[in-house]
Amino acid sequence: MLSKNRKELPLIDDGNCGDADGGALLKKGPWTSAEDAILIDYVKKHGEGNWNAVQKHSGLFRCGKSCRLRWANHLRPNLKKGAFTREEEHLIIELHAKMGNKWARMAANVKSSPKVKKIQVLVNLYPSSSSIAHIRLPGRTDNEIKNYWNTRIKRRQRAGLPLYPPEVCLQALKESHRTSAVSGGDKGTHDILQNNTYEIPDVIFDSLKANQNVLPYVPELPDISASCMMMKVLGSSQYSSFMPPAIHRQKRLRESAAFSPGYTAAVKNDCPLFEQFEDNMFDKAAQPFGQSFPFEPDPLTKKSQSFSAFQGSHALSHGNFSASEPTLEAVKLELPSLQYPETELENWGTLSCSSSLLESIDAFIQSPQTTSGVVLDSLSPRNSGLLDALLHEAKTLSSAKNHASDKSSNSSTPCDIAERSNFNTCETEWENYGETLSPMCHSATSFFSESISASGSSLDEQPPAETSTEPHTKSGSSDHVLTPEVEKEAPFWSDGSCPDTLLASNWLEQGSGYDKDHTIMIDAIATLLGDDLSGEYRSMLAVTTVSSQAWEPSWCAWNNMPAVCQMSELP
DNA sequence: AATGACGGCAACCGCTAATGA
DNA sequence: ATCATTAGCGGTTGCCGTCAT
Repeated sequence: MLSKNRKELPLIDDGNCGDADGGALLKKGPWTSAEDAILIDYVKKHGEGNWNAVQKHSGLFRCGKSCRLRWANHLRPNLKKGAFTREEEHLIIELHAKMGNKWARMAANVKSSPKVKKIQVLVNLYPSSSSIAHIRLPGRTDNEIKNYWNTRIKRRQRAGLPLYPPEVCLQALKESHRTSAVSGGDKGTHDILQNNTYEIPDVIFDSLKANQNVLPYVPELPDISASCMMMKVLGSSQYSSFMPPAIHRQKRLRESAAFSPGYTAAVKNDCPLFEQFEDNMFDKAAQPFGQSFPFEPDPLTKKSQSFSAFQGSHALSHGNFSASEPTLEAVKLELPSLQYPETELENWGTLSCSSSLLESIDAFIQSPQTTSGVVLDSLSPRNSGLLDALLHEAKTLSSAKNHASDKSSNSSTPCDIAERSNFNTCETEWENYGETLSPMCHSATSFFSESISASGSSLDEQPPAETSTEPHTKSGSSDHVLTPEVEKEAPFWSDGSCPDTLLASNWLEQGSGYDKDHTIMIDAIATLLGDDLSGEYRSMLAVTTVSSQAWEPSWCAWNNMPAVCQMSELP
């Protein structure tokens, strides 16, 4: 009855939609074909924009917002209708891992500011960046993508699956770790997210990587937000809940299998553990998460150990996000549509991270310090959660490498506390740095160790890290000059053990053509921009080419860059 | 066959950034 | 520099069809 009435008597706008006609009642609700025809006719005559004028000129009793939305989502040409293809599904997942809930950017329908268009011109002129065009999901609307994603979240949540597939998790974390070595600690992830600054470095250096293949290491600021987002979502009690409410196992299985079968198959092929993960999931789902998941791995079998590490990302999420409130708040901000119950937050700390560890982390965050002669002032994380702390940790490790600082002997640090915590996982050379470098090092160390183990087994067929304090693979790999090939084939976190500054340094010293091209690009920027951007970009780009040590400030400067760079919008 | 749950989708809402006067 | 207007984004809501019970 209600729907019939609604159809026959469409809702009338109460004025929220503009009331452009000074009190005229505007229609709400579903559009009719007649209204569509009117709108199409109007756009044909007057073009897009000035949507509030539609009502005046066409007699359509719809507010401007409604018209714009109808046109953008349904009537405009080149819209791609129908179900998402497998490729598009992949792309959405990847893009969301990188961008978060930036639906419009995924759909590539954002407009550019004048400044950004200058950059676009530059990009157009700079041949090596010709592939900058990041066509995201052409023909798809932000609404479509958003709906798809939200549906996917619900589905995966119900299925008890992690929001992001393992490979995406690992990739994002890997890139996040890379990023951590080049992004300043005083530039928090929130800034990055809020400034929408990921586009420029992303597209520019992706293109450089793709075209010239001269970048053994390509810093990608967006991946801060990537991992941040991923961890946030995974870390939220809602999305990482492995206790789906009152849903039959059979249905969960059906749904998990139904979700993008091709994708699931692909993931299984690439990451066999994913299958095991799924298999085990529902057998374990009946147990309380904090106790049964992560599952107790059999330390003697590579498979299960790697699986343990594989879920390390999840354990990380659970354990870490109980560490500080700011992060929790950030989670709220970034959550797509679904909120987690506030009351569950207090339980996070019990999931996989001991309170002592959390306290040590919080204490560290609140009182950054210098250790081993490594000045951490510029690296000190803001009190914005464990991600910053992890970034800080990674930076510290990098600095430690460069400074070859002396290790202090078995001082009692929060690492000791952490050592007694639940993070009693395999130890690697990370710990050797961590012992003296950061009070929270051990948590990060443990996490990285788990990640190493994860990649080693699941992705790169590397033997799992030994449960010993004996230094191994890290020092070896870090001493090598990492060519792109070497880095690519290296175990997951081995590149992390080799500080990015070293990578950059090696790469510059090898005389790659990048510095030369970079200079050209700087000149082009200065010529083209000719305004306040010029100096800013010049300085940050220039400093990037001069010294590997300057990666951090230079890349932090990207935070001030405009948001979008899309060749698709170029004339 | 009836009912309820769920998924998918379209549309709306509130807020903010961009733009122009 | 300030203010008003417009455009756009992300989150939310509600309708409707489908499916399971």
